[in-house]
Amino acid sequence: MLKLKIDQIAENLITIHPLLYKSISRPMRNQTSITPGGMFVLGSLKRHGILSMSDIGKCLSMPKPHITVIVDKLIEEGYVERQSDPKDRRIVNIHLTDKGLKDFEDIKQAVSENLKSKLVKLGEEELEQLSAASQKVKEILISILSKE
Amino acid sequence: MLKLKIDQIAENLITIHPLLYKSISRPMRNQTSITPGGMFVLGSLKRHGILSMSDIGKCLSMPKPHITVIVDKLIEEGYVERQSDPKDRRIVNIHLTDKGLKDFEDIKQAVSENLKSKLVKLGEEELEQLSAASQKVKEILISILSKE
DNA sequence: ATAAATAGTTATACATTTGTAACCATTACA
DNA sequence: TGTAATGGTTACAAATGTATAACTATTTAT
Repeated sequence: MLKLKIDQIAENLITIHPLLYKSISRPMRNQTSITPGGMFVLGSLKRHGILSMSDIGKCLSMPKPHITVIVDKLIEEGYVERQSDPKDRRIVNIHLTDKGLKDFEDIKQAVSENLKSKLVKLGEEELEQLSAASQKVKEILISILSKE
Repeated sequence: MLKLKIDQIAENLITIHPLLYKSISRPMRNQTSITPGGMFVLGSLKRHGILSMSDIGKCLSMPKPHITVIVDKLIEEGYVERQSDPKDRRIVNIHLTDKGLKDFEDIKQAVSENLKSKLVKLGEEELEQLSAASQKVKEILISILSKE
């Protein structure tokens, strides 16, 4: 029964969500100055390269006014830049700066320190399984959720 | 190299995090009256049965004063109950009520409607893979992150 | 018996997120 | 040309989450 399979997937993802909140969002507040919202926006830009303000909102299902606030802060810190679209001057395109790209990687390292300290306790077999499984979850979720 | 594998896992989880935020936390605000924090607490109680206030805080790495606020609201709605521990009267144990257990399941259904509408577009093969992969990620993350 | 430690609450200040409406500039269209 | 639609910002109110300190009650340990 496919419906049962779908229910099980939803159940699994709902269970995983707070575990990621705990191991990723929480350390973010202690070890970096970036907010979860800002981190999500940087991640969207890393994946898609250039996004309009509306596109970012769709990527994250966030209201546009909130995107403006987040992007303003990211610009202050030099992580991203605004660039008006020559073909449609209403559109504001956002892209990562070199600094933004580099710092994003650094922040990911810092944020995942705590998580990694727990992963090292796993056996080689489990690490292999978790690596493959997380890769698969990531790929499929991106394929169905990525943009709109 | 195990280190590379660990880095890859962290990278995957950091990528998955905003996708779950988008597909789970966001619909929660539109389709239910419960907050993400309240939902996380209910999930912890569902898994562990009974937890002290401090235990809940450890499960989610949340500060105790915030737990108090969340639990107060869950009690107002009749989802959980306080119960002082007879062996150590400082400790306040929290447990789900019947209503809490039932409503938790209902809320999960409501929250995952949107997600499921996207999952049905996947082929049987992919559903099978995602089911197995999400199950594996869930199990291993619970094993290393669950309590403290 | 007293002091230190623990569990939880209360209070407070602040940051982040959410939601809505109004507004401007630009584009699409009739 | 005039009107509607779109992309984005601004302004504002409210909810939620975060961080810290002070406080009470209880337990532990000396």
